[in-house]
Amino acid sequence: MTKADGAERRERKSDKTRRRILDAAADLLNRKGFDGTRVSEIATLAELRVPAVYYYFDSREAILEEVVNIGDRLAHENVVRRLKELPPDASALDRICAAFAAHLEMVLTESAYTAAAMRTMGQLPADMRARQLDRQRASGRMWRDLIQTGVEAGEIDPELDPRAARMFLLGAVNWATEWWNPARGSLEEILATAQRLVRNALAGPLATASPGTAAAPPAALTPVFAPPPL
Amino acid sequence: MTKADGAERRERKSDKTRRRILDAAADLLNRKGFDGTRVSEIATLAELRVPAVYYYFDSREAILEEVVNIGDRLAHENVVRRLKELPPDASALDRICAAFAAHLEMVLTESAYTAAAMRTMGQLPADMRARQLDRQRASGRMWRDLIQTGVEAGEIDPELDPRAARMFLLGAVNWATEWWNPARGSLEEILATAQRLVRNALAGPLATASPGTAAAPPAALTPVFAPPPL
DNA sequence: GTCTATAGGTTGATAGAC
DNA sequence: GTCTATCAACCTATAGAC
Repeated sequence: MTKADGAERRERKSDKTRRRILDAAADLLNRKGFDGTRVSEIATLAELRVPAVYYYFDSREAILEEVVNIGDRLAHENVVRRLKELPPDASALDRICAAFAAHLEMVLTESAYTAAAMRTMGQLPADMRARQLDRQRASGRMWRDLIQTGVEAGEIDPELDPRAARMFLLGAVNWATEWWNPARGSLEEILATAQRLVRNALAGPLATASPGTAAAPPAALTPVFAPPPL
Repeated sequence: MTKADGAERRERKSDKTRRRILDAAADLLNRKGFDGTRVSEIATLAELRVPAVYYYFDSREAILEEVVNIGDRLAHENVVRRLKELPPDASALDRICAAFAAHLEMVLTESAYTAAAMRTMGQLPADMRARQLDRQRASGRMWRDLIQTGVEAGEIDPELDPRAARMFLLGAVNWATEWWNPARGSLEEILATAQRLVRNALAGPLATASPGTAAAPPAALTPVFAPPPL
């Protein structure tokens, strides 16, 4: 335990404040959109005055970009982790369903950051949007490969355009924040419906009608995982 | 031809200006979101100064609410019109696919108003949102009935929750404005993919594998229809 | 690290001339 | 109908005390 170690572990107080600011910004991004998110409101939610916010961040845009950046990263890491948890004999469609379910869970209940990143995409200023697209490259490749593997395994309706199908389904889950109400149905229920829908949509007429095999939801939906460090 | 008739037909000059304002607002709503849409920018796009805008509308919110209102109405009327054009022997799934395709076409190329209405839903102030939900009641009933008819006809995977399936698929098409690029694929192509995806998703294992029947895209996609009067 | 006070710009909206 | 001129309110951001 060197002195450096101790210092690294104990710069917690200011990190907590910084995190409160980001939490507030993520919440507001979801409710008000990019242009509607005001620094003064962030400060109020974080129980601070405006100048304290500027002690931690250079500008309003710097706060919002960090929220979006974290949200994208959390979404990607979570999908990767869930895919690793699958049994090695999982089919390509099993893996695709698990990935969409992981993403949906993130958007709906796990991370306001991810929900904010998805909902504000179209509103970001040009330079921020360019940097986001740059960072999302690995994520985009992952989704493309997931589908491509399914196509090559013959598990996916060959009449579908893979890119359009992928984007439509990602849109379906990203949009869910607009209408999902936990009071109307549990998270488990909506994840099950989403997986069934994704499996049907991609398999198409290739789906076997025998119940309990291809149509059964895959991969146990274990409750929640520890929130990864920001 | 009474004097009233003449007057009604010729109050065009101011109607055209009013329409330019609404067009500008719809465009900005899509690009900047609800809170990001500024009256000064609406005025510039409409080639006016700000006070001229206030000659036509009582407030900024009145402009934006009218855009959303028109967008919702156009989407609903267009789906209804397309459903009427279907042959009487169209299956429930045929009707559902045609409805989603009509909605998607509206969002992507026909109406910036509809795209704006869909994208800003979650950002509207509480009172505006309440009035919108009130106006959307007929539209919501239409979509619910379309799916319900398919369930009762045995054409839809009984393991799907009808409401969640409907909302996921509407989300998929509403989100398409975020990623669709006409340079990467024609409107006809994306409409075909969307219909294939919707049909697969809802039919599930019930889909027959015989090509050209249940899996074939339904209802000719006639190019474009005359823009309805605002 | 957090505050009070404030600078400088933009916004929604109106008054009143033409 | 459309404009110039203007207002109060609010915004992002900073200076400087503690």
